[in-house]
Amino acid sequence: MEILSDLNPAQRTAVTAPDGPILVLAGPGSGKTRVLTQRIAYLIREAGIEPWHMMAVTFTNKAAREMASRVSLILGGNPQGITLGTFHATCVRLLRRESSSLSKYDSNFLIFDTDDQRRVVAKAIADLNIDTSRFQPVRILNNISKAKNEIVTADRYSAYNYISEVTRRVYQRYQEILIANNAMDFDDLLMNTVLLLDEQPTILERYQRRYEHILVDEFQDTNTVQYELLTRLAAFHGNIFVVGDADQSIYRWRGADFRNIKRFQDHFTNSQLILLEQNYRSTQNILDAAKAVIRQNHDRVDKELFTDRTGGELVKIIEAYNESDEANAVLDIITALENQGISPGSCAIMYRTNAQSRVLEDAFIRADKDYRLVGATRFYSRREIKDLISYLRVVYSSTDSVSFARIINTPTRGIGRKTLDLFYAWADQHHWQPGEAILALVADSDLQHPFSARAYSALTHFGKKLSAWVELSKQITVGDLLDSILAAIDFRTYLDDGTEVGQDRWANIMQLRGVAVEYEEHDLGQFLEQVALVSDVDNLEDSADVPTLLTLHSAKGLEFPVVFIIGLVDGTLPHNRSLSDGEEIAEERRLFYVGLTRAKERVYLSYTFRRTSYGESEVTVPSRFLSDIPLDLVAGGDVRHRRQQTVTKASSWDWPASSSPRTPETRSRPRKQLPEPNLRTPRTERPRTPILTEAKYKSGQNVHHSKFGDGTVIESKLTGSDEEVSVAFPGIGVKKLVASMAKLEMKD
DNA sequence: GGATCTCATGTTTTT
DNA sequence: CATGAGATCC
Repeated sequence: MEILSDLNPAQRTAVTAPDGPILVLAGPGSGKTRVLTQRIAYLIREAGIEPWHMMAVTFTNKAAREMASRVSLILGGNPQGITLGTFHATCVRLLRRESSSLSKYDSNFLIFDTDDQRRVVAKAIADLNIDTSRFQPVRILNNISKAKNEIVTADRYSAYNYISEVTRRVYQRYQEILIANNAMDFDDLLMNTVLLLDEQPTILERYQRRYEHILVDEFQDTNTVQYELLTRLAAFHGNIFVVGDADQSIYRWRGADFRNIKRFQDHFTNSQLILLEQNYRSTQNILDAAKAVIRQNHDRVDKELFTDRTGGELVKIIEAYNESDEANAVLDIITALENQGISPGSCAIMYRTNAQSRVLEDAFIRADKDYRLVGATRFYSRREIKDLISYLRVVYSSTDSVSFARIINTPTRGIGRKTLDLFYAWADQHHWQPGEAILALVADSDLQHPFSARAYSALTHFGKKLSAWVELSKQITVGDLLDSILAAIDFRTYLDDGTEVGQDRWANIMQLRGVAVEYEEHDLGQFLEQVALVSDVDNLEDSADVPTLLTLHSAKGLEFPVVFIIGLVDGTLPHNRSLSDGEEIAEERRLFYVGLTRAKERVYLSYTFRRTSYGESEVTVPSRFLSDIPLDLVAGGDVRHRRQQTVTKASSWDWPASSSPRTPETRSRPRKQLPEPNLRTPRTERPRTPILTEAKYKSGQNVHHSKFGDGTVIESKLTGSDEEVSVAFPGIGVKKLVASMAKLEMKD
């Protein structure tokens, strides 16, 4: 049976597992996506299950797409009727189909994204006259989101202190606003689905009977609502097949709880456990390093990951003085690898925070090298994109007050604060949402209103346009509607102010237009739903052979022959914010683990002696995670000593050459009540590691390099325990080489 | 109503 | 340092 060929015994057991609850714990690179897709194919083809009776859920659109395409590849066609998609998309479909049973929404409800949510919270806070100076609105939003993840509705939310009392009130108002807008936020999509199933036993039963098999990817990332949704749906047939890895759980801060794995086992007492422990991705050395790191986390079930790719390159540790040296070192290595025939496109540079990409980008730009940056500002959250989408949303749904507020005076059209206040108050009197009000104003010229002639003219001018678009939207495609709006508001003139930024903005609009034009066959509502639920315009461009820059979070699920993880410094990885909490440090370690296990062939880990944070240079300590890796797997020095040393003799790393004398006026504001860093002197003074005090290479020295041939040293500078040698190779040029890595031979 | 200044803030981000 | 939100000024 070809579905089962090429599977190892454990994978085969999983794919062909009998009915009942199945828990597959899949280590990194163990072929979990493969198992999921083969399982679907197996169920359809061998077990004779109708695709219509199956549900497969993922967290990302990308994963869903990949699963769908792989299944159809095996089966030689798309399985018709299968429910396959993200949790959110699946819930939206269900909610729309059952919208007649939703008491507070109609089937055209909109989906509010994070940005919209912020605005709604701000509105709620304003409505309630709450003083925001005492806390950040986002914190309240966070609390609301957490509540929804726990299926706690506004009226069941109970307050136990000041902030939660504020949250309770804002939550209540927030929900009223959403309902008035006929909109759900991301969390609502999940929570309302579970609530609906709980309130409507017949609907629940219908879906329970329908889904004979439920399959779940990345189960460790489920939160409470998602878990509850799954257990409800699986209650009748009990065939729930979940795949996950607690060690790769890195979204705790978003409500994900890998304890759901344990919960699953406790709930489905008859569940079968299958371990996928063979890693097909990394070399033995890399895998061993990663295992040593993750083993430092407590309260976990150890998996015995193994690979038959014995040996391999050692994990290389790179020391750099500061971030730009670090970036240059990375670039140098990439160049060196390229000279060895390893393409730049096989390299990925990973970091903890997005801000770290900047220094890298600078280095790439200065070296005139291309790179690909993953993430950063998401396409659909760019201001101009959201503005334009807000136009579409108001056209589609005149109850959307959030979008209305966004566009009513963008581009400016003489409707200012005073006019707006009056307008909102007037709309409120009539129990209209602003969009409805402005349409009413132009629909009936005899309508009583309190506006001055000037305000009335400005309002109706816009209202007439809006009303025309609403009519148009029923007749023409989304693309044409978009063009019509762009022309009517002269968006290009507004955006493209001649600066580069302005041109980029307009280019983004054109990109959105391109997406819209492709949706010709769909209606506006479907288009808006896509835009809301699709994370980003497919970050394709896999073609370019250039290094990828990405955060450790966004690296999950990917793999690269060469992986750099930079900024391995306490405070960055693990991040400052996590240092006080063991659970959070454990998550940071998992993050590091995820990064390490992305690598197939080579891993480079780098740290700096100093870093600049918030404009101030400070001494740093090599990450505690570095010392988790056994020395025999590492090339590039014993970090343990360095950690000790840096802690005890932090100031000894001050480099007179680079650190400019601190003058009083460059001193930054005093640190807030941050606790003093816990830098206690170790009880036993460790012997100092020999620090290189003298350069091994001197200017004028003739050397030989395996790739570049013979050359002459121009200069050599010390970088702690290593030295960086600049060598001129005739006919090639000047190369900066790290002495311990370059394997230079002394000539003469 | 719009431009300009000041001050606080500073992780990660599947949908 | 760099960015964004709110206040203030024109």
